[in-house]
Amino acid sequence: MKGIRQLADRLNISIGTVSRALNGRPDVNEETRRRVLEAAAEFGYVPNQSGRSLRQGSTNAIGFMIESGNSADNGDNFFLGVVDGVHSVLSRHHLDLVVLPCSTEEDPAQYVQRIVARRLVDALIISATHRKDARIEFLDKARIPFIALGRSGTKGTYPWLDLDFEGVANRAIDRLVAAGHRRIAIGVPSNDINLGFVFLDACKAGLARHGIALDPSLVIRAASSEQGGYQIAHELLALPEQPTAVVLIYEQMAIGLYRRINEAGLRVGRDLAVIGFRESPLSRFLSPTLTCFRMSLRDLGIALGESLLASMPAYAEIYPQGIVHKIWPMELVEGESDALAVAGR
Amino acid sequence: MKGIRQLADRLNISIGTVSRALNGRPDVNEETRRRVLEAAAEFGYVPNQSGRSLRQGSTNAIGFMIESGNSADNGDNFFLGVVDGVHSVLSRHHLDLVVLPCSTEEDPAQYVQRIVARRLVDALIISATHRKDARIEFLDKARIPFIALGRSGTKGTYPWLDLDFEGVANRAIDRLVAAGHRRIAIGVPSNDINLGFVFLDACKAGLARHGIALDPSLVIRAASSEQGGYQIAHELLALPEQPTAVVLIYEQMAIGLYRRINEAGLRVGRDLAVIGFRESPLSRFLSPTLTCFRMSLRDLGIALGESLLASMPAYAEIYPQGIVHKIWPMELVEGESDALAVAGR
DNA sequence: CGGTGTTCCGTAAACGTTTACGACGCTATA
DNA sequence: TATAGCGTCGTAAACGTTTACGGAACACCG
Repeated sequence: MKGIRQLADRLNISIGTVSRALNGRPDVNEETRRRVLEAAAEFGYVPNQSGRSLRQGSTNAIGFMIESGNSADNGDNFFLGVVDGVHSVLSRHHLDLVVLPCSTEEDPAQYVQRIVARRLVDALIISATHRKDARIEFLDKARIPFIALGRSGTKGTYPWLDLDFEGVANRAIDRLVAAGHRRIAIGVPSNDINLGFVFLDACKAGLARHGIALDPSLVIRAASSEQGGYQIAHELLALPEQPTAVVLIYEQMAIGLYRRINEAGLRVGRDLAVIGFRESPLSRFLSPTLTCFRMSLRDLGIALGESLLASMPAYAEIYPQGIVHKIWPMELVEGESDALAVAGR
Repeated sequence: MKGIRQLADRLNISIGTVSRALNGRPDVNEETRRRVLEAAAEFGYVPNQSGRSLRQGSTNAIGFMIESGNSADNGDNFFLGVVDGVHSVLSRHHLDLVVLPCSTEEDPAQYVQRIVARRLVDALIISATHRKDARIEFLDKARIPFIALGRSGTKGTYPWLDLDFEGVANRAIDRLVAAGHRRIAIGVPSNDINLGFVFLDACKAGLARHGIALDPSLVIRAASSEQGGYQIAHELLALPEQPTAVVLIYEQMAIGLYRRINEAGLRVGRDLAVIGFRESPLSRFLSPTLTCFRMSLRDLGIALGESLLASMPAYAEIYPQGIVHKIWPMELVEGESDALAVAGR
């Protein structure tokens, strides 16, 4: 209907010139360019993306693959916050952001392959990286620019951004040890999301610095949900020698854990110290309020977007950092759930 | 690299036959089709979406436009839940879902125009409809299939899905009136999102059924955030004749409202009855727990996706409902924030 | 055996862009 | 004046599909 052809006819010039004018090519008279831009605005012409993509082999779109399905129901707004930041970076460069939800039923690696083969996007952001992540192997081999939100055990030269699990683990452990705790349990996810292993290792290292060896029976694997937290508390209570403190990787776990502790007639912060990982809107409404760690999701998204662009040859001169491996810092939010009163025991 | 050309050469047949075989056309020998499908799978061939879109003028993608930026920071997981449901419907029909975040700085109508002109998607889901929504006018006129999540004052024959504001308002008002309340305040958004007006009208009608006229000074407009809730409480406390109950359109408002009420030395549920709108993970952790209304975000998303497809000619035989206007029911969740004890006053 | 229909496949023209290439007119220089 | 260079523009070929059209091969029927 409204193609470059019609616009060119209307101006009595060739489509080549129109295209050059619109794309800011130097070999076009400035007066002509002005006329073209004016007519395009008035005519409401916007280049058809399919034609454009077909010709130049790139789509001007970046994909952000998120796992939908499991996280939505427990109030996890993590992705939406990050998406916002990424979007703000990309829009500066006239890039579209398309969020690609991958349902839990579908194999993430196959999904990525399909997306790439169809040339839906020029580059990808993947999240929820696994210990061994087939998506990374594929993208690395196919030479598709991408960045991982979350480290992975899969080796390669790809860029990634990850949360400061080491920093969080160290501060959490230091805090608990300083309060006199020795038997500290760790609640990690039961699937093979990589962050669980990273965090567990970091906690181990944190304990080791204080000369404490982590008792394997104190590592509880559970679903990253309220139910998972309930289960963690349940298993801990059943232990012959109970811990005095627990560190949880997902804040949603805290809800169920609190509930189970209450059911046992005990109280978090008095009978069991709890430290959560990421702050959520809930943290300060739990009773007692949850000690956890804070970050700006939007800023994380911005860093993520910029780091991805930095790894793309086409943006090398704007973001000259190249391949980036970045650890995102988090800030302690003191709550009452690990009150020092516990130390006395 | 891996085009239909290469696949055809490899099989020693023409690209036309390959295309027909892959697209399930009847005029191809079944044995040939089998060979093609097999070779495509082995070769890893997937049709290039740009070429395909260009040729047939449609992209096999549905856009879901969400407003990012403001809602992300207060734990609103509304969109992610809905996206999940929509995605599950679309993937059944081999349609891609692309989430298009529109930053608050950008004009939503212009954003929609750009997306449509570039032919990025075949159809659109728009949300956060305004009283007078330029996007709807544009899409209706341009004859782009779309569905609105939320009614709008803008007339037209477009399909929409909306929450049951009338049902919620009636039940909330009935409950409060039954408990003896007469001065009932309403907290609505200060922008021109249409749901604010719909909800306010519904509350007015609900009150009218009990012979109560809504005092205009009891309608407080504020931001849909914790700060907005704080402001609502602040303004209510400053009123010469204070209300005994308040109904809030956004659950995030409850947080700030609780805070301001506490600061005044009063207590929600005793000195002021509060009913929220949509249940959030927070609702049951507020103290007192918030009375509000529940729904399944995923099911809402499924209905949304199916209703959109029903309005698209290409899917008329699968979803024969046609243009749908649907009200999504919500279920009361009793909390303590509107405890009947308030009635005594 | 001619005619008609069916089944299957190849050919080539689109779809809307971008861009390499060459052409044209003009100016400056030798 | 001839020539080179520069600025500007038109021409046409791609990009990877889908699909209308026609043709070949074959079967069937009168």
